[in-house]
Amino acid sequence: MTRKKGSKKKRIRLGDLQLRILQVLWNEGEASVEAVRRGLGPEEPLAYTTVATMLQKMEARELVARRMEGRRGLYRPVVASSDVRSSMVEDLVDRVFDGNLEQVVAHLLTSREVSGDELERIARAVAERRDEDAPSKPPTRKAKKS
Amino acid sequence: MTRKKGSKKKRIRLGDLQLRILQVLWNEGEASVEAVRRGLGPEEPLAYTTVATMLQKMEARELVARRMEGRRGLYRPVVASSDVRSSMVEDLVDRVFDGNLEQVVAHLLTSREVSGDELERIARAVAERRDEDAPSKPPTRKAKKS
DNA sequence: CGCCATCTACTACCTCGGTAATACTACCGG
DNA sequence: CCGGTAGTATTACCGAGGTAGTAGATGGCG
Repeated sequence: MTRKKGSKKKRIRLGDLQLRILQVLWNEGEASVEAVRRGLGPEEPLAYTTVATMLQKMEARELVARRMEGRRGLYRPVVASSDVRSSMVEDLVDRVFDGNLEQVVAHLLTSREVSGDELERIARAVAERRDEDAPSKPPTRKAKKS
Repeated sequence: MTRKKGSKKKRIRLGDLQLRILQVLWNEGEASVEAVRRGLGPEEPLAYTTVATMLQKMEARELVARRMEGRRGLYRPVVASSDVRSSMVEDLVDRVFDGNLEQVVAHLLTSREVSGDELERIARAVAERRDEDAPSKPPTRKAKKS
């Protein structure tokens, strides 16, 4: 049912458990309820049914898909980790920083422990990105995505 | 004072409305329910009581404080915007990126429209931060915190 | 063959954010 | 003095995330 999924980029907002479940699924590729449950870690394991219920809800929301193998269901992620990440990052940037990218980065850098190493890599990433953009694009204000 | 990070700040997770209310309060300093309501913007204004209720809930959670002036209550933010921002950023970084700073930045840079201008400023911010830390710290690989 | 282990389905319930109606109260202008 | 207005308090309700119990189906094995 439903529409042609594809470029419909709607914001995904996930709770803790849903996120952790997706992480397991992104790692394993496909997993049974039990496997997901174990993948969630040994600390205070959730009830089997809790995981099962959550997976059902997530299937309904089309975050994961299920394939039956015999009487056992195997779940598979439908959303890509990068999409979820983008979604949640954008959400935060908009909600908390009113879309201001640099403020976010500034915050990241000042409010958290950052090793020199990390700083290096971050600097490099920024530089790379800049080199990518700079030659072809004059520094015009806020161009729509090309 | 920058390093004064030791305080036991618990993660603050706020919904949309709560965040918007706090933003108004951070701007105005102290505001009545009506003022907050207006500060929320003219688009589809919320019912007075909605804002009042939310403020009450937020007072209960000690996100804001109330001072009575006559029979009118004036609300004031108790949490600092920087704390909320840190909180929510850290939350995201941990939840979604497993604490990996550079991945966040990388994501920020690739998944969003970033003007060359912004890129510049970001680069500068990173550089500054690096200069701040560098003198005292050898560029040895620093295992990621935690 | 019959019973237990395993799975899925269904249902319930709690908390929180959000939204608001209703009810009560105090003040102010005529 | 009295009613409207502005303010607070109380209560309700919805949806989503999360947690789990119970019921029902089924497959394996002694």
